[in-house]
Amino acid sequence: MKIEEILKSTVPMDNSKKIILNVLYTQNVITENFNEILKPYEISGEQYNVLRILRGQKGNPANMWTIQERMLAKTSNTTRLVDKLLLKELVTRKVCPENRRKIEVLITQKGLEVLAALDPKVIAHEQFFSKNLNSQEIDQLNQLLEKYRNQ
Amino acid sequence: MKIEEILKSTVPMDNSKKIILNVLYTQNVITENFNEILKPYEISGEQYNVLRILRGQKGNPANMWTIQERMLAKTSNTTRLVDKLLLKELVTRKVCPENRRKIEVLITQKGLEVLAALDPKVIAHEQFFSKNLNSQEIDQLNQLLEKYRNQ
DNA sequence: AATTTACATTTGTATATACAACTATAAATT
DNA sequence: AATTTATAGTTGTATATACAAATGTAAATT
Repeated sequence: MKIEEILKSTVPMDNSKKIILNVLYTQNVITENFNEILKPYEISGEQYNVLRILRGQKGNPANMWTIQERMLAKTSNTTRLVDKLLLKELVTRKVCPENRRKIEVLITQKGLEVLAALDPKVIAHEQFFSKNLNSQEIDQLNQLLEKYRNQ
Repeated sequence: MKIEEILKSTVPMDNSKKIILNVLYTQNVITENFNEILKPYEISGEQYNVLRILRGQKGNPANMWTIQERMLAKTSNTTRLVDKLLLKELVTRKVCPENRRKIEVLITQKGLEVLAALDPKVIAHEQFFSKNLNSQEIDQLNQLLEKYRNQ
C-alpha cells in the first residue's frame, strides 16, 4: 500500500517527504513483526542485537565500547542492556585484568542456545519481506538506501 | 557508507538481512537528525506528527481515533501525546456534543505558529537526505520500499 | 426498559530510551 | 611523584513506549 493511503493523507506529498515517511513506516512494520518473534524469548530487539554481536566475537570477549559501536541505535545504554542479559544468564561480565576500566562481556551457552533457536525464525523474518522483490530489486534497494543517507 | 562498515560486520551478510539493517539504520539517522530540529521547540517527533495531522484537518476537529490511524507508529498512546500538547497550549480538547464518547481535538493558533516556524526546517531536512538521489532514484526508492513491505 | 455488545478514550504499570552527570582508572604532562 | 587529561563505564532522572485493564457511553439485542 502506498504511504499516502496508509497515513490517509489528503494532500499530495512531496517525494522527499515520502521517502522519510516510507523509511519510518517500513521500520515500524519490520520492528513490530520482529518483536512478535522475540516475544516468546522475553528479550527485546536491542538485547537480541547485543547477543548477536557477542556471538560474532567468536569466543573473544567484547568490551562495552565494541558492543556500542556495532549497535544500530548508537544511543542505547549498553550497560543496562548487558545488565538485563546478565539477569537472564545469557551473558557474563567481568573486569579486564590488564585494564580495569575495561569490561569483558561474553555470551553464555544459554545465550548461544537462544540465538540458535531464533536463527531460523530470524531468517524467515528477513525473507518474509524481501520475497516481494527480485534479487536485482533487493540490490537496488540496498544501494539506494546507502546512497540516500550519505551526508 | 555501506551498512557492513557501519556495523563493523566481519562476516558477509545476506542481502535480505542487509535491507532490514539498512532500513533500521536509515530510520535512526533520519530520526536523530529530525530530533535535533525539534529540540529547540521542546516537542517530540510523535508530538510533531500529531500537530501536523491536526493542521491537515483544516479547522475540522479530530477525534483520538482519527489521529491514531494517521500516525506512523500505530502503537503510540494518543491520549498522552495530546495531554502533553495541551500542557503546552498547542491544542485544545473538548467532548463532542453529539457523541460524548468522542473527543474533539483542535490545533491552537500557538500550535500553528510552531508548525509554521518549523516548516522551512522540515523541508530542508527532507531535502538534506534526498539531495543525494536524482528524481528517478527518489521515485524508485519510494516504489521499492512500498513494494518491499507488502504483506 | 434492561441487558449485552461494541466503541472511544483513559489509566496503570513495567520497561525502555535519552541525555547529562558522575565515578574510576589509565595515560600524559608538568 | 603530583597533577591534568582522556577514556571506560555507570548511575540518575525525566520522558516515552508497550500493553493490558478499566471506564464511560452509544448502539444493538432481547
